[in-house]
Amino acid sequence: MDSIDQRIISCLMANARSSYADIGKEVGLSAPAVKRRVDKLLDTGVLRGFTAVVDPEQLGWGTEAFVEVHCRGNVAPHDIQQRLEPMAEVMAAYTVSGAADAIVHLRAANIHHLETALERLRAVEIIDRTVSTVVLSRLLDRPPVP
Amino acid sequence: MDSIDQRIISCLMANARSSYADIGKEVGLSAPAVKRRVDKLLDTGVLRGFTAVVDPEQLGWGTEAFVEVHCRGNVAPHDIQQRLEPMAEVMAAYTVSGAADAIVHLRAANIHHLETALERLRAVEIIDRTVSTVVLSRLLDRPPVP
DNA sequence: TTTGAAATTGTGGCCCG
DNA sequence: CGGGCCACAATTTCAAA
Repeated sequence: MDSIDQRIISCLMANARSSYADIGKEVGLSAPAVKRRVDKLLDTGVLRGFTAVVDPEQLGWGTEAFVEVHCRGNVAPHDIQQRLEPMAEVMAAYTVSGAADAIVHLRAANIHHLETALERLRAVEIIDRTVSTVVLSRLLDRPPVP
Repeated sequence: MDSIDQRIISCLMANARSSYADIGKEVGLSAPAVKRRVDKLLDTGVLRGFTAVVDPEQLGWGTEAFVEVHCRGNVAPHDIQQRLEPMAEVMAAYTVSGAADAIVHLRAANIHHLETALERLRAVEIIDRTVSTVVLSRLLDRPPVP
């Protein structure tokens, strides 16, 4: 994991479908050498995979919200995870410091869809109450790591 | 933009480096047909591009926080965006409903780095005060759209 | 959309520093 | 061990049908 690996990762984050030869030109290595490094990065888990970046609006998933989740009593993180896993609207979830037990990032097709998702979220037994904040506009959205 | 396009997008989100032939096998099309559809999806902006999914921990960006930003007086979203843009630690930012003007998703190398990033954030003129919530663990992190 | 041919790319083997 | 070079298989990417 040296600076060449970092530059390879940068290239792949900019365009995950670029050829090994092109990446090699950028970082000063041959195509096979780049492939071997990428394989190793995938193997060690530094690179988890490659994905397409889509425009949620155009796919009809334009409504987002952040939801503070407050649980009843003490709940293990893994417990919360298992309850959230089956909900397609849950994009991400985190345990956090502060009053809330978790923050859930929801995405839905519209406000109505968001409402039903929130209802289902609140119906989860271990969840006591929720405080939701609807996203009005997306100011910035960067790829995971520079 | 039909159901085949959606399935192509799903395939690419699962693995952005899979070959057009493989995608074609999944959705029942030939490789060139898939390529033409992907090109069109890129052209119309439904697909924005392809990127690598990295493990932030292993790259040394393991500390995250959500920050509620409260501004002085009335501020245009575009104004906030321009102030946040130069900060590398800002992963995403949204204008939201509720008391806060915006929610900023920060990512830093460690707590100390996060602190300095927060200081810089609070130093922005238009920002009155911030309420930050540090992420303890990541329960779930799904690719953008199912 | 499919086909087929030419150019490009992926991938494993092999040797070298 | 990691990189370059080579060769063959696979894939991309055109053309035309």
